[in-house]
Amino acid sequence: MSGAPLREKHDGALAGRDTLRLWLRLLSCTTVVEKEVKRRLSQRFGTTLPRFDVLAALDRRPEGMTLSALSRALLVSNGNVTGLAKQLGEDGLVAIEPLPGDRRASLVRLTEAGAEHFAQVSAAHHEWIDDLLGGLSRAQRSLLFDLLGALKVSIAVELEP
Amino acid sequence: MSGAPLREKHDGALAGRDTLRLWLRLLSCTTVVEKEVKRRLSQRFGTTLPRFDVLAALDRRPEGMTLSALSRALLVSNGNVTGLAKQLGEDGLVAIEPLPGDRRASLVRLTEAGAEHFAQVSAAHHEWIDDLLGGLSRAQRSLLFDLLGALKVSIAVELEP
DNA sequence: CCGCTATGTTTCACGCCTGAAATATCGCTC
DNA sequence: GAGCGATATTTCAGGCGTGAAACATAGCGG
Repeated sequence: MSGAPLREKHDGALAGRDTLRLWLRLLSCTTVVEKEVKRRLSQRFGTTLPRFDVLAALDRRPEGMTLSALSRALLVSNGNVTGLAKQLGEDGLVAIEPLPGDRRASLVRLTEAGAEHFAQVSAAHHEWIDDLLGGLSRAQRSLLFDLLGALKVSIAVELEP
Repeated sequence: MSGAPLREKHDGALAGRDTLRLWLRLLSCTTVVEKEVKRRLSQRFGTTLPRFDVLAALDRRPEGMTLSALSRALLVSNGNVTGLAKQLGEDGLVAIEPLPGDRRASLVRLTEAGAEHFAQVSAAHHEWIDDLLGGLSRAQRSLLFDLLGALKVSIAVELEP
């Protein structure tokens, strides 16, 4: 037993090279879909994925969100959200008002125009995703969904401490 | 049988909402890992993922690649590669020389310093990925790998025409 | 009430990335 | 060998995204 370069944290055997290949494949699938979605958003709606993401987050909260809550929900920086919200505000898609009871924060809400715009883009987006991922059978999708769920949890565990 | 809003391209039944959830989960897993990798690359090596990607592509081709070939391999724009290569050249990690026989193109190669640097970063990167994805069992990883392979093919089919 | 820490927001410099325009060269055809 | 479509590269404006610095306000404990 001299010098086995062992790294056996989770797996019984060495994780080895296959983990890297798995990661590259995961990244590749995501990247291809994301690029296509970006391209279509730009082409057919003259908008971008970040803007759509903001609208999608707001659509789930008709009562509005603070900028901080928004940045936490989207996993992006505060400064980033500031710019996006300002832009969407200028386009009349969101309204930014002071938050009653806390003079530091602002409340961002979808306007009616924003909600309508989002409904249209969202419907198209949904179709695109159905087309892009619909090539797998329902069973395959379900299995993939569960495996990704397990992966998500295991990553979170790895990152938590 | 009046108005079923049917969309039955691949699946026997409607793809429905689960496709979107699958996509969001896929995106989430990828994003979390990618962010963590970026963070560690910056923190521990003062470098970035795009720079690393270029070096990784070049490492597989000791004979060098043209900028165009590089941009095709990395799926990024030509202009993007121009900047990255220039930067890496200034840092002494790659060498850029004229391509014999074609005065339009340049050949980019790893320097010795670049190869050494890449070896170190690459080893760390490999470990990170093993840690982050190693929480799944070997069987789970294998299954996930295969499902993503199927997905990749099915997306390509959807996009090809 | 006073400080002090935590939180919300903005600004800024910097890096990535794209798509389009501008050049330069190739290589093929007539 | 002149023309011309294809390919290689660069430049540039513009959008995204970050982390750090600078403020303003909250809210708590003494």
